[in-house]
Amino acid sequence: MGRGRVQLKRIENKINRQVTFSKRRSGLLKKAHEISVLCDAEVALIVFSTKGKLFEYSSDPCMERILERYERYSYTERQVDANNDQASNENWILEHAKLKARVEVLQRNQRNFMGEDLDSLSLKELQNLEQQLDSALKHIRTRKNQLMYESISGLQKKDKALQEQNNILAKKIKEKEKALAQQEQQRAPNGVDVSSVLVNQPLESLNVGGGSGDNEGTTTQTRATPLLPPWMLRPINE
Amino acid sequence: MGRGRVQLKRIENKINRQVTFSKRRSGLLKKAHEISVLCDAEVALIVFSTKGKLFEYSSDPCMERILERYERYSYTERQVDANNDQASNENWILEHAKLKARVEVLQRNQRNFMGEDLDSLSLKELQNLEQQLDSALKHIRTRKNQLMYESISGLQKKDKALQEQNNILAKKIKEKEKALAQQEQQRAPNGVDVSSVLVNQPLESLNVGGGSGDNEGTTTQTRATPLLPPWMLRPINE
DNA sequence: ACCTATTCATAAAA
DNA sequence: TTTTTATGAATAGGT
Repeated sequence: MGRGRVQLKRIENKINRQVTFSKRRSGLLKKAHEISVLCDAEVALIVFSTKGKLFEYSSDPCMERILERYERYSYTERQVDANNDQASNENWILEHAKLKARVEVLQRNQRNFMGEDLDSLSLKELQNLEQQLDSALKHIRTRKNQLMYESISGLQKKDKALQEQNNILAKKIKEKEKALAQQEQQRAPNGVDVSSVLVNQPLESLNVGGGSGDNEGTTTQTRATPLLPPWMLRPINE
Repeated sequence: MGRGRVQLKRIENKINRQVTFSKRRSGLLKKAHEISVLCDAEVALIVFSTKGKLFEYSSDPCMERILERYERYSYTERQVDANNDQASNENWILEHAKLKARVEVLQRNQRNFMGEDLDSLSLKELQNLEQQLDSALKHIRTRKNQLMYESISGLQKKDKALQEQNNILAKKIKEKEKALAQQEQQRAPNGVDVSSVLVNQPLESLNVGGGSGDNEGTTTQTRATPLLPPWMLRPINE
């Protein structure tokens, strides 16, 4: 080619390399085009320069078509991958459908458990459902009563402790009153009577505060009296 | 090129075309390799012959790398597609997770409805559940009783119809007996008595056959007597 | 597949 | 970059 032979190695001179690239690139594209026309071949040529610029030739109006043909032709490996992907996808679709079906069954069950949509059930299914709910109710009431009993005995304990504390406090107050009375008898009388305030405060807090959480509805029934409320008298497993 | 110029058009002579293809193809591959080495470029060359045979050159050990670089470089369109795919995939994953969560909630509910796993419920939740089940049981029993009543009245109707039929048949048989007796009195006596067979058959089938499906347990109670069974005497909405 | 006359491609210089 | 020019490379057609 031209003046002097050329060794097949990277051209170190940057300018020369760039010039050669430009010339040879156009030559290559031209020859690619020629062979595609002369020999009725399908050609795809992609060239990236050192700097990353793209040059391409495609005998087809659409380069992708040729590249896809290439993929199809050369890499069975890729096809296998694609197949696996597809398979796992399909498995997923299947699992998704299963989940959906499961949700529907569960929803239907739930409605039945709530006494809805009963028209589609047969007599036998209704009987089973009734039995199931009956037994469930027993469990639930047992558990409820257990919780309530625990709550009550807790409250009773606290009640007792507070009453004792109350008594102690009352005693102390009486003693203080005595001491004060004695002092006042010794000196001049002093206008403020503290005793009523001190006695009333702890008595109030005994029934209002001190609850530990989930006691709605029960606190009103468990006053200071250490008696069981009327609903505790029913048999536990009614 | 060689002896005589060449027009840039498809070579019609098959042999010539094949030869030219072979020569130019190797030339093209060679030049592709040269430019990649001399100019430090990345080159991908794909050639399909007319017959569909593939020839390729890649400056990289892996052709796919260059093709991927090409896809990245040239087609943003594809990237958008890929992004969409990924997005829809992620949506799918999300929906899948939601479905799974829903299944778990429903399963937990179902267990609660069956009186299981009650330890995690608060007193208030237990009360709600109890109320729910109580009301559900009422609905279920109402529906069950309705079904049973329908079944019973249906059976009673059938019962009545069959008994009437029976009576009619019995009458007919009596008439036949009379006729036979008269004939036998006129001629010689004949040994076989058909009447008992004819009378017993329809009476048997009255209680055994004729049922229309879901009547287990009730058929035994609804014999031929048109009385209500004992469990019908309880209030409907117990 | 090889030969060879010719045309082409292109390195170096401008 | 493109053009010019001198030269080697590519190759059409024949063998």
